[in-house]
Amino acid sequence: MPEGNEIHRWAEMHAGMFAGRKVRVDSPQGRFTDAAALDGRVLKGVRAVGKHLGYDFGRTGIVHVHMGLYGDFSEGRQPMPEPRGALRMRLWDKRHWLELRGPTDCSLWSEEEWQTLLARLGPDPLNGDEPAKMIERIGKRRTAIGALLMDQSIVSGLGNIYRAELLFRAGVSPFRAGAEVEAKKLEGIWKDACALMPDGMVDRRIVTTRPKDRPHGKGEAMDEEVHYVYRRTGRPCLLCGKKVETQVMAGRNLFWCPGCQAE
DNA sequence: TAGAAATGTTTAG
DNA sequence: TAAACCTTTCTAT
Repeated sequence: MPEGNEIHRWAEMHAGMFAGRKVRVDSPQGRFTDAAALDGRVLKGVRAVGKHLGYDFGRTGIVHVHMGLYGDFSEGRQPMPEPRGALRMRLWDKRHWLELRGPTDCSLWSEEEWQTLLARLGPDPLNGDEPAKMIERIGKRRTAIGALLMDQSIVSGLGNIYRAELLFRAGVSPFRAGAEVEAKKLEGIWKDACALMPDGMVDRRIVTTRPKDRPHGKGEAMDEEVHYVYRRTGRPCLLCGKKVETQVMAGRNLFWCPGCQAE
């Protein structure tokens, strides 16, 4: 499900619910084998970098959570619902509960392991980082910019929706080599990400269209167009009317407008 | 009921 | 480059 914006949102929300509190932890599904070691301990805080979350239990360690494609949280006020489906981890206290399903990873890490993770990630637009390293790394590569934006060691937190939509908004073809994209353009893409990502969600969907570009005025279709190109294959571009195209790049479906993003 | 797809990453070949 | 892995949800038969 998530790209970096939702990861950071979860970190803030879960810290608000549980930071500084003694929490209960279990794993109804049984696959999070370190749950018992954390049960009854104090959650000190929740970290977020790129698409990674870290639930900090101090000397006991850090629960590293990576959502992969399908991972999802649900949370709420007590009473906690009965376990349903494949429930990897639950965390709760007297007031709140949260459930984690389907993550690629949910395991207890040391501080050292967390630092190793930080070392291999590129700058994160949601962590107040500077774009210099991203621009430098992209400038050295012949690889297509559409693939480079998905590489977490170049820039962290972007996923398939943001790669398509940021490139569209910048008017850059995803097929252009990294080295052929001007540094000014890259800086603009970074700034756009910093502006878009913090409050990029409506109804659990990422929204990247500017209000003036959304068709409106008639009935239900209002506000339906939340993306310019993502998953709009064969439909007319909201700006130029040409048909949106799709092709697999970096193992994922890439979407672009051949008019607005000419090579 | 089966199958495909989904905002992702790692490992193998 | 391809396959494997995690799980739910929506569509087609």
